[in-house]
Amino acid sequence: MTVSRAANRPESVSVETRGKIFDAMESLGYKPNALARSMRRRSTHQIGYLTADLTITPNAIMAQSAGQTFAEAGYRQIIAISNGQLELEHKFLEQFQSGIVDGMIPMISDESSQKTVDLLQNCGVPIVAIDRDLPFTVDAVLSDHRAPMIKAVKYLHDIGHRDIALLCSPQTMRPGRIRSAAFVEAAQQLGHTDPEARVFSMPQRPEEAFAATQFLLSRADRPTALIAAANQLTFGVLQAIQSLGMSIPCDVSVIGADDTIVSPLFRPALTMISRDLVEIGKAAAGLLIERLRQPETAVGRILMLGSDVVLRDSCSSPQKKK
Amino acid sequence: MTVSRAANRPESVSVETRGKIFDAMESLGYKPNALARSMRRRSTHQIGYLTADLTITPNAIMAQSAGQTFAEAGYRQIIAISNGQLELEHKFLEQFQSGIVDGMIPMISDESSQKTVDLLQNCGVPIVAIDRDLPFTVDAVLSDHRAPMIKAVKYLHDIGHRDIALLCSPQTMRPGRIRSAAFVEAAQQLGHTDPEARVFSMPQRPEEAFAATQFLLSRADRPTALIAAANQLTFGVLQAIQSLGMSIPCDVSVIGADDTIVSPLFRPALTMISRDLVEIGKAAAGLLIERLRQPETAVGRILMLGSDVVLRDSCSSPQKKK
DNA sequence: TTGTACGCGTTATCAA
DNA sequence: TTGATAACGCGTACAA
Repeated sequence: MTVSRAANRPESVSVETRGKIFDAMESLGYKPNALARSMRRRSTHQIGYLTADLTITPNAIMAQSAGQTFAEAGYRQIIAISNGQLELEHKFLEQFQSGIVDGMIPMISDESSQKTVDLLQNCGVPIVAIDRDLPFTVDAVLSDHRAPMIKAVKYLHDIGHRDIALLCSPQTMRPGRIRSAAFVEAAQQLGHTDPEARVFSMPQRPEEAFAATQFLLSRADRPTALIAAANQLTFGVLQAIQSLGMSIPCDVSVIGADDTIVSPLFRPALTMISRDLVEIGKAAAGLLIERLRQPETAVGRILMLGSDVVLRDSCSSPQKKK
Repeated sequence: MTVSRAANRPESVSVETRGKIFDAMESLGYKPNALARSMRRRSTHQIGYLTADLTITPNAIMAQSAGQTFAEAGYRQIIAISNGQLELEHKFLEQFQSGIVDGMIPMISDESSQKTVDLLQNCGVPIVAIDRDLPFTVDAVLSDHRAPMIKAVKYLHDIGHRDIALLCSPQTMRPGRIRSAAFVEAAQQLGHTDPEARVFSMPQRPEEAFAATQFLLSRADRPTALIAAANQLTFGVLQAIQSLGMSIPCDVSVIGADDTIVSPLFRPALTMISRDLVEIGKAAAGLLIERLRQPETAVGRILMLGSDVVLRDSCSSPQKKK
């Protein structure tokens, strides 16, 4: 009908007819069916966003920021939560392949899964990676995890620490890999003993960090400082230190990661590795929107965003052990 | 084609043909188009979830829990973030009306907006409200905010407080209304002076609570205890108290709301009004799924879930003022 | 057990 | 400027 024209290019319909059409749409409560429209246009204006866990505030910040950017550009965001489970992740990625999304931002939880990689590579829509290394050319927004980790280690070294432990997310994801490599590199350069043995990778859950910290701090040769290189690990470390009746920074210095509103509210206020999470989400969404508008752009654009260490009160010189 | 049959009711296709079809699907990488299927079936298996802000952890917990329940039942969740802006909210609700969702969970941010109410009432799909009162019959999952508020006020009264202030979310939403009413009721019954004058409603942002707390605690006749009846308000209260160089609970007692993993990590550990947010999300999704499966069920099912006060260390008897 | 025809609600194309 | 027709890819109904 002429209705379609009126809705999409009003200027191509006579004022008179247009008026009648709008009146009728109003009185009938007519809404164009988005499905039929998408089918015809071969575009749903939906974006798939896969993440492990939205209750991890930094993840929520990135997702929300991306979602806002998409909304402003006329796209809807579908958030799929994998809970870190590989099978769920595959299920969602397969769903995204059935034509319901125009693009994807997949924050996968295991870069080493061949099936995940295959699903992404053959998904048929543009994707933008956030902080993930994929074995094929993609657009990506990456955080510089190396510089702040080196800075953190140096800072602890400068105030006297020689025995620092790192708790970080799994080696199957970029942040864990880069952060642990940078940690080892920096500690070695500063002459610390066997830093590799002081790296502990674990899923990003407080319980994991709780157990690891209890174990580490119960030993006679316990480290004098802990770096918790993920948001939820930071909470687990704090829990464990409190459960042991130890205090920060007297008994142990702590540096956390992924600063949010609560970090400065802890006593002592937490020194954190911090990055602009809103900017990351926005940048990723921006890259994807650009590509959807100009599909010819060469794939492989990489945006590297900086991050830094915010000094507060959770680190001090190590005390002599009793 | 016979392909459709093979995909949907494999038993109605001969084993031989079925095999050929599956082989072909495999080798061609064929995926049924979800759009066409939805159009034909008149159901997208998508659910719209509207919320104000996912970076508020309690909101994220509810949304995630609902999303998981939906995923298990074969539904996809579309999360729309309104940022508390009425226009955005309307925009999203209108989008949801164009046939892209089979149902909705709209956590609207202003129950008094006639336009919002109209959009919900005429949206054409089942909805389930979470903690919102709507002026028409709907299925809803509600929290009991009255009992825990009364308990909190009594608790503070029992340890000696006679001047308690309440910071709560706006009166245009159920939690703010119920909590402030319960607060006034309890304080009056206990003989406190003019409790209405001690209720402060504000948008759920830390800055708002920060300003209000600074104002309240700078006065000579400052309250001896604060109840922050929303997650982000709690953080603002803590910021303000720290900025004033006061300490909890010596200078002022504090009760927060919507317990999350961080509450016990603060020093002192925070006494909180707490509810099972996972259960809320799950219950809401469950109600909606039930209705989608059995559309004939009478509308107006109400699930009232309890909540409680978790006592920790942020309250003590008020000190004599200097 | 398998194939054919049609319709879901749009929009693109072409003709009037 | 407007109307008619076909097509998007699937599922239903019916025929073969």
